Amino acid sequence: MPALARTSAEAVVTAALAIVEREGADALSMQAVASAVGIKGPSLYKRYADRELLLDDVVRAALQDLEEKLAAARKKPGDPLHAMARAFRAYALKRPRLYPLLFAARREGGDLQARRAELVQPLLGHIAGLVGEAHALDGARLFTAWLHGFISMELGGAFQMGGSVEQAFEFGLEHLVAGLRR
Amino acid sequence: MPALARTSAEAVVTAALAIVEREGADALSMQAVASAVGIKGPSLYKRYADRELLLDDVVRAALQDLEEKLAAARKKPGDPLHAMARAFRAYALKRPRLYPLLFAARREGGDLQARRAELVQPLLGHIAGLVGEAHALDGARLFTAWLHGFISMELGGAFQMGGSVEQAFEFGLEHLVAGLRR
DNA sequence: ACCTGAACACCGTTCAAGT
DNA sequence: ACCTGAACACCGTTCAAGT
Repeated sequence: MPALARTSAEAVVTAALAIVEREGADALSMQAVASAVGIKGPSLYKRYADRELLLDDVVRAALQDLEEKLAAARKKPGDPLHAMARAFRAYALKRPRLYPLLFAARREGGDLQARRAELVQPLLGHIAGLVGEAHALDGARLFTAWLHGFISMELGGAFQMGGSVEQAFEFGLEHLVAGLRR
Repeated sequence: MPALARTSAEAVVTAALAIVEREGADALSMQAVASAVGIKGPSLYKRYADRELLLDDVVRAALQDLEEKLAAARKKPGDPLHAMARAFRAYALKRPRLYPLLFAARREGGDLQARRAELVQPLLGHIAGLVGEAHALDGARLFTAWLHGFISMELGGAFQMGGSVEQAFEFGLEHLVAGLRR
């Protein structure tokens, strides 16, 4: 006797993503997600063995979304590295509760780590073009560390000493791109 | 009728810090901290209005510790900026569960934000000496964003594409110091 | 196959009561 | 002044029972 699925895998992830974006990861209880899609908490365990796996799916969906934003930015006229960095930051600033999860250390084992790497792949190509193949990986790590660090600190409220944060971002971006090109 | 304090403020923070270092912030329950100092969970509410305030004290203690490490590194022979960056990373790598809390966004209001700023202050002085007063703040934000970002990504397991992470750190450090000096 | 209610262990937090 | 036991609301998770 097959039973009606009262909700879909997609609806669950969408609801979970919305909760994290609006209220942060702490608010992501199994109850909250379940009731957002019209079922009860325990029913979610038919789809996810535990809460962490549901959170993994939220991160996966967010990475997918971000990847598309980066791909679009890359195609615009102008330097793609600048465009991608700005798109990356814009994505994070619009989702301040979600972004910190994307690169946080959590339980591992799965494809998440690989997906994160794929996200950075296009950046790496452009950086190799600037700094040369020999230092492409070092250069990419310099660039992505700065980008992720800047955004993390900005979201964490670490830039409190005055001055324009916008200008500091552009300063760093110019400095790094110019410095890697030689 | 004054009563014996069965534990001290210092013992509580020390126990809490140890739990976070060993098992991570998730394991920091009021019960766990209380029983580590020989009292019961509810008694902790005489000292902290809630768990977040206890966690604030853990972060405060860690920042103090890190600040001392940075001050020591600064006095060593050789370039102080290199020494401080390496000491910063070494501190984080020894306490992978603790470090992510130090600059994470949490409930605000208190002196924590100011303490974080103080931590970066000595870096700022040296960077002003390299890049000039006009761009000291931008330069400091470039440098600290890279440093924090690199460590966060390293702890998060983001550097999975092979190559030496050690070498990538030194590459970034050389690149930034050399780039800021001109 | 999917969903539910009931149950368990564990939290953070409050509070009246003890010393 | 500090500590405790009991209680409350809330969680993640399991499981037998329903359709």
